[in-house]
Amino acid sequence: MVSIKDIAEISGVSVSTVSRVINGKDCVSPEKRAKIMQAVKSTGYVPNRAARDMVLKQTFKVAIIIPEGFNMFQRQLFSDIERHLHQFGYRSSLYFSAVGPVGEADCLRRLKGERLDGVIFLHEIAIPEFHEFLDKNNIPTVLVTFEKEELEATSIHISEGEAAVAAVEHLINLGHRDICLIGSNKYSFGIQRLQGYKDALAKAGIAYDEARVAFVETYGVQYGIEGMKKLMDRNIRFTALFAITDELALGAIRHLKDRGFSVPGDVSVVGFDDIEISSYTIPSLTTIRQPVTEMGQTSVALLHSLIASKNHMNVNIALPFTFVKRESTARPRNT
Amino acid sequence: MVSIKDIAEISGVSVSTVSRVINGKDCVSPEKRAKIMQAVKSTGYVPNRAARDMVLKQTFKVAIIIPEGFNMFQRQLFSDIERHLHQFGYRSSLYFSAVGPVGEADCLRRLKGERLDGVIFLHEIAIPEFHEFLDKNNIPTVLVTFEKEELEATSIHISEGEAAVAAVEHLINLGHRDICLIGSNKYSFGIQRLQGYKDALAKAGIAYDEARVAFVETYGVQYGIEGMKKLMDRNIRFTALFAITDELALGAIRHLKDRGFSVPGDVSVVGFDDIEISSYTIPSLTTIRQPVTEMGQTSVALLHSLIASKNHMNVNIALPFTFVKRESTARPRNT
DNA sequence: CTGAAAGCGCTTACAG
DNA sequence: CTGAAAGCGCTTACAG
Repeated sequence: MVSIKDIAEISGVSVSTVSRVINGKDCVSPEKRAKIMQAVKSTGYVPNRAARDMVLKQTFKVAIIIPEGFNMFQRQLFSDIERHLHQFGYRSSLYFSAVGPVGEADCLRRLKGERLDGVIFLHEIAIPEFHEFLDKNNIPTVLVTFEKEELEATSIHISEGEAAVAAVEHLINLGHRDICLIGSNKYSFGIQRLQGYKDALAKAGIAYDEARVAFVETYGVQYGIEGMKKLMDRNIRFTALFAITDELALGAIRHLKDRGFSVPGDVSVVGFDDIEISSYTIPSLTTIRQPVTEMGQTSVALLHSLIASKNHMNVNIALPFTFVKRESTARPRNT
Repeated sequence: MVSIKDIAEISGVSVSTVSRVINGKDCVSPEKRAKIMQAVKSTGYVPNRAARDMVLKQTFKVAIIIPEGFNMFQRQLFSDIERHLHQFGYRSSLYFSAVGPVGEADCLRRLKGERLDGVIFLHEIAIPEFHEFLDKNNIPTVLVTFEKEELEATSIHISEGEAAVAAVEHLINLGHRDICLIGSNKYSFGIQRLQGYKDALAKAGIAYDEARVAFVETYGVQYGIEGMKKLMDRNIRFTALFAITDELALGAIRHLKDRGFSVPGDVSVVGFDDIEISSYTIPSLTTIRQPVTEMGQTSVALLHSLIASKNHMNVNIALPFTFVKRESTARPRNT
C-alpha cells in the first residue's frame, strides 16, 4: 500500500507538505501542490483512515446497534440511516446484538474497541453498562423507534400507544367487538402497543380478555402463524385481530387462510409498521405507517448536530404516524 | 479513553508487558499478570483496534459490497454473511455502491481508505479499476450470487441458467405455452435467467416472442407491477409468467389481481430466489430456492481460507438450487 | 520474565 | 511556504 511517505519521496517534499495538500490546507506553493497531486494520481494513493483517525479527534464513524434477527421494518430503517449517514460524511459500523445480557455484553465489548463519533440504537439494550460506557466517554447517542425515559438520550419514534389505539379503534368503528391481539410484552414498543390495545378496548367499554391475547417470542412472519395457532386452539370466537407488527399480521393471515378462513371476510386484520410488502400482499394490509424515511433522516441529522455542537442537548421527538386503510379490514359479517 | 499507557502506569509495568498479557502471550510473571488484569477490569480498558491494525498485518476487517437499493434476497444474504463473518472473528464494513461508473468509482475511493483483509461482493461492479485495485494489493475477493469469468476470482452461486430452465419447464409441463417473462438484461443473473427462459422454450419447440418479454429497470416489487402493466398493455394472451425475482413476481400477482385476474386460475406465476415472504403470501409462490444460508456460510469460509493461506487458489462453486412448488402455479384453464 | 526503542501512517504545532 | 519533530495507541524484535 502506498503511504504518505511514498508520495513525499516521489514528489520530493516532506510528508507535512503532502498532508497539507491532501487535506486542502491553505499555504502550499502551486508547483509543489501540482507535483503532489500528480504523484497522488499516478499511484492511486488514498490516506489510511485508521492512521488519521488515531491522531484526529473525530473518526467520522458511527455505530448502529441492531438486533440479531432484525426484521423487515428494521432493515428498511437501517438502509435509510445508512444512506443518510453517508451524505453527512459518516461511515457506519454495524453491531449486531444477540438478545439477553450475554449477547449485549459481547456487543459492548466489541464496540469498545473502536473509537466512535456516535451511536444509533435501532434496538433496546437492557444492560446498564452499555449506556454508562457511552455516557462516561461522552459519545452522542440516538435511539430510533423507541425511547428510554430513565436515560435522557435523544430519541425519535412515534407515539406507539396512540398508534395502537388508532389501529384498534378502526376495528371497533367497523363494528368489531371480539378483537384478538398477537404481540408480546418484550421491549417498550411491544408493551406500548399492548397498552394501546387495552386502552382502546376500555374506551369502547369492551372487557379485556386474556384469552384473546397471544404472546409470541419475536416478530417474524413465522410467529404470526404461531400466534394464530394459539388463538385458534383456544376455541374462542373473534372477528378481528390486531397484530403488533406487519410481519406478524402476514403470518396470521396466512394461517387463517390455511384453516379455511378469509380475510377480511371472516376476520379483519390490522398490522403495524407498514413495511414495503404490506401494500402488495393479497389482501393488502391495513396498518399503521411509521415514517421510516423521516425517522432515518431525522435521527442522522440529530446525531450529527449532537456530534457537532459539543453540548449535548437531548431531545425526544415523536413523529406523526399514519393510519393506512387497505383491504384486510372490513365490517364483521353479521352487522 | 483509557489507553495501554494508563494500564501500564496503574499496574506499575511497561506497556510491552501490558501488551503481552492483553494478547495472551506466554511469559509474564503471575503477579504482574494479575495486577494488569485487575487494572484492565477496573478501568474497562479495551485495546484500540485502529492502533493495533496499523501495526499488525491483519485488520480482521472485510468489506461487503452491496447495491444501493438492495433487495430482500440480498438483505437476507447479507444478514447471513454478517453473522458468519462474526463467527470467524471478522468485522465487516458495508460499502453501498450506486449503479453506474460514478457510483462505483466513489465506492472504490471510500474503500481504498481502509485496510481490508478481504472483500465480498453481493453485487457486480463494472468498472475494471475496482478489481484491478484489489488484485494489485493482493486482497482476497469472493463473489456471491454471480461469477465473472474474466476475473478468475472465487465465486459462489447457483447455475442461474439451469434454474431458470427448471422454472420455465415447470410451466411447460403443466401445459402452458404462452409464457411471459418479466426481467431485465442487466447484470449476469438477469441475462442468464433470460437465457434460461429462452432455452426452455426452445427445447419445448415454443417460439421466442419479444412481445412476451417485459424488461424492467430493477428488481423490486414495484417493478413487478410495472412489468405486468407493460405486458397487459400489449394486449397479448398468456397463461403463465416467469418473473426473474420473487419480488417482481409478487408485484405482478398484485397487479393481475387488481385487473381482475386470479393466480393461478387465470395466470400461473413462478418467481426466483425464494425470499422469506414467498412461502407466506397468498397465493404462496412457486419459485426457485437459492440456498441463502449455505451461500453465506460458504462464502465466508472460502474468504477465510483465502486470507489464511496466502496462496490464492480461486474456486468457482455452483451450489444446488431447489425448485419449490407452491400455490401460484397450476394447469392452464382449458387443458 | 521485562523494559526501552523503533515503527505502523498520519497530523499539527513549532520554528524557520 | 515548508520541514523536523512529537505524538496518537498499539506491537514486536532486541537486549538484558
